[in-house]
Parts: sequence; C-alpha cells; structure tokens
Amino acid sequence: MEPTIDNNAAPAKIRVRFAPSPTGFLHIGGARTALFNWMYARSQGGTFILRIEDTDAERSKQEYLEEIMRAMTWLNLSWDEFYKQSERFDIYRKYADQLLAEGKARKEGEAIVLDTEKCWNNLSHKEIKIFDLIRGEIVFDQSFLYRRSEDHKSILMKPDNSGPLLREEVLIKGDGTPSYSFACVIDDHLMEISHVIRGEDHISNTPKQYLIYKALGWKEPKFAHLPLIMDEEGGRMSKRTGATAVSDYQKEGFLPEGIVNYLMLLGWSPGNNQEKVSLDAAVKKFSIKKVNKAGAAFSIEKLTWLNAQYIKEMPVGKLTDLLLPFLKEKGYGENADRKWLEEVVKLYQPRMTILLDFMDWADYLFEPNIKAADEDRAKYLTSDKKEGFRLLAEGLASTSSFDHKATEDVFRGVVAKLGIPAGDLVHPVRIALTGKTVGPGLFETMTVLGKDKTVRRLQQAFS
RNA sequence: GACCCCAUCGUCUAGCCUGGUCAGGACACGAGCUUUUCAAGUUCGGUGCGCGGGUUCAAAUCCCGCUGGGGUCGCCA
Repeated sequence: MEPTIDNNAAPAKIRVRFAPSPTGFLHIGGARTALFNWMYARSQGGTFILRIEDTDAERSKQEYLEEIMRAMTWLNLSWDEFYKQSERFDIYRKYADQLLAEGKARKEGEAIVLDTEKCWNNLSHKEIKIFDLIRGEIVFDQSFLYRRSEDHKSILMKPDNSGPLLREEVLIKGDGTPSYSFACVIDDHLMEISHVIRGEDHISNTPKQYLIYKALGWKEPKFAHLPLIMDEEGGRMSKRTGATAVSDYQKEGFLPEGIVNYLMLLGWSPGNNQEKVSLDAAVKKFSIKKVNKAGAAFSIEKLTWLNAQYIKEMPVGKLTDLLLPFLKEKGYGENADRKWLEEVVKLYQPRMTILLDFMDWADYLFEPNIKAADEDRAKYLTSDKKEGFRLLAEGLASTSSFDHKATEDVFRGVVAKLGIPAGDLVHPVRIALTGKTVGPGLFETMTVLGKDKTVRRLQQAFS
C-alpha cells in the first residue's frame, strides 16, 4: 500500500554559511564555527557556503583570504559555494535605496541609517523574539536600542524628554560600503541561508538584524548560537594565552584529524563515550540540538593527546611523508634512505604527540656532531666509564652485523666483563650517542644510528 | 552600568526535555605493573552536580532567587 501521507512537499533546503572576514588568520574559534556549520550541512545533505565578509577594505587582505581558504582545505572543510561581499556592493546599495525610498531609512551625511524607531513601531509585537536552535527563545525588549552615554552608564533621552533616544543602525557607511549587519542580512536572505550558525558573541546582533529583516519585509532564518571557546583559564581566547591561528598548530605538527576531532568535542559530544571521532562518524551523529550552551575552555593537553592518537594509528609511510617537509626545513635527511627513515620514524612514532617532537628527538641522527648539555655530561660521562666505552667501541667495531641482537650481545658482554649493572653503562652511552638522557631503547638507537657513527661517538665521548 | 547568554570532577563532557539507575566516559593528576631511561601500553585510584529556597514520597534533572562566569553595547566584523 502506498502511504496515505503526502510526502511530496519539498523538504526544507538546508543552507548554511561560514562568514569570516579576512582581517587575520583563521582563528581556532573560527575553525570551530566553520566545522559546526560544515557538519550540519553534511549531516543534512545541505549546502555549505563560504562567504568572505571583506567589506572593510582597510583591514581585509588577500593573503588572509588565501590563508583562510588554505586552512579550511587543510582541515578538510570543503565548501560548495563561494562569495565575496566586496563584489556585491551594488546589491546592498540597491536595498539601502529601497529603504530610503520607503522612508524606513534616512541619510545621515553620506551614510544611510535605518530609522529604528519607525521600524520598531512597525513591529506587531513590542518585543523581539528570536528562536535559537540551541538556546530556545531569546526575548529582547526595546532597551537594546537605547542610546547611552560615553561610559554606558546612563540612558540618553530625547530632547523633549518623551522617551529614550534610540540608536540608528548604520546600513551604508559614509564611504559607501555596507555595514556588517546590513550586508549580512541581505546575503543571508539572498543566499537562502536556512540556518545561521555562528558564535554566541553575535546574539546581541541578532535583534538589530531582525529589525532589518522586517524592514525589508523578509523572514529571518533560524539561528543557532554556538558557545564560545575560552582560553585555558576560562577567560577570553587571545594570542597572549597561546596559539590561536590554525596555521600555528599546523606548523607545530598537529594533524587536521586531531584538530577537527578536538574542536568538535568542544560543545558537542557523540554521546557514546567516544573521544576519538572521525569527521565521517561525526557527520552521521551530528545534531544541532545536542550542542552545549556553556562556553568551553580550550585544553592544549587534550588536543595533544588526541593528536597523538592519530599519529599512533597512522601507517609509517604516511607519517614519514608528513615528516618530510619538517625535515627538509631543517636541512635533514636530504638524501636519507627511505627505508632507513621509516625505521627511525617507527621508533619514535609511539612517543610522538606532534610532528615537531620528532625533530627534537631525532636530530642526533642527522647532525654530524652532537653535544650533550654540560650538566648531563658531568653527571653521566664520568671517567670511570671510559673503560666501558673503550671496550664497547672495540666490540661494536668488530661485529659483522649491526642489528639489535648483535649490539646487545656486545653490550651485555662488556658489562659482564666489568661486573657492573647494565644501567650503569646504558645511560652514559645514550648521552654520548644522542646527546639526550631519554629516548627509545639503546640497541634500537644504535641500530638506526649505524655502526660508524656509533663507534665514533663512543670513541670521542670524553674528548 | 544596561541588555543578553550560561552554570555536572582542575578541564572537555554523558545524564536534564520525559524527576527514582553507587552521577558514566575522556584529558590531566597519583600509584602499581612493564622496563636500560623517557614515553607508550596496561591495572587501580581520588576528585564534581556553585549557593539558598521551593514543588515532590523522591531533584543534577522542574520553578524562583542569589552568586559567579561570559558576551554585547563602533560608520570593526
């Protein structure tokens, strides 16, 4: 039997946008906003739009625009449509002129401002109700329009004292460019945005924009205001308290999978106690109603842990590929043997949390000479170790094979002969070979360092 | 200051809508195991419903107040 319910009604088209202004690098908070928009679009079979809000010609820079697109691409947040507000000035102008003609706006010098008093009075209700998918209904009375003194402490009254003086919303600025709210409203309407998903800092912009929607005779979209990301102390996220640009994290060797995974967990949870969630899995489970209301503190430690999880499960070949640019930058491993390099990577993979860790730990394999810190030398390379070093160098030099077993056999032989615990020689040798007090197993280390360098560093350890 | 938003371990969160499961998981932290070091891994552990009132047989969950935190108040976006 055919269903009796009419399902022919076209389902509402889901269209969302991420609207950064290219006045700086893509911020970690911006990336999160983009991510939630993206997840919502993908989970609903909707459209994800990237709209560049570059109305401020002074502050907008092409390099930032490119950087934002590069960062989003790196994070795997692909967009379906692309717009730049700077190419749409004539559209905003047209609607401003229309409002002017309708008497809902007026000229203020070169600028055009909305007659908010008239627009407010045109409203059928004496309050503005915004429905927020995350927070429910948010109600504003007229006070959000009140004009205040410089110090914000007192409300300015009309000259005739008949009531509070209302602020006029700038639509077109004195230089002819549109204001943020005006361009935003027009674009969201024209681009048929169904859901405006943005940061909580925009909640108080919403009633102003509502007034513009109504002045234009348009229906407002649905809103969802995401909680803000705070810094580690719960304060406002700023450059002062850590890296804020996505590209900074990329430079340190965070993986896009790790960043995206961490970011999605800030204010949302798949609900099944899972921490490690791929973008695909998140899309399947994502629901905007499950997004938290409270702000979330950014924890570099958890990000780092999550990043380490992705590094650990990565095929060695791929990890090596990712390391290549970092090595190249340092001038390391230009002609390194790929097979050898993968052996080295495999050695450090379990302990890496970010790609840069590898650079800090494996430098001794690429530098011709290494030198441990003086205090470590003084502590470990004591003269009573000289005999052990001599015997070890001698023994290793004469081994035919130089693998884990061979090096260990020689080493065990030496400590047995000297009658000392293995640990007494292990640590000094590690210092001599790597310049570090910590690292992977000593025999693996020797193996990847190679016979020549190992023997030479042992011989020169005390010089 | 006004308006708005928010409130579960130190942090991210599940649970809240549809009151009744020792408030569950993760990061971090501590301890054990492992071990040539540091990590990793593994086992175990402590830590929380901001406060005060209601409603109810019963409140993390519903209501009110307080406190605390955050946001906004630009011809920036």
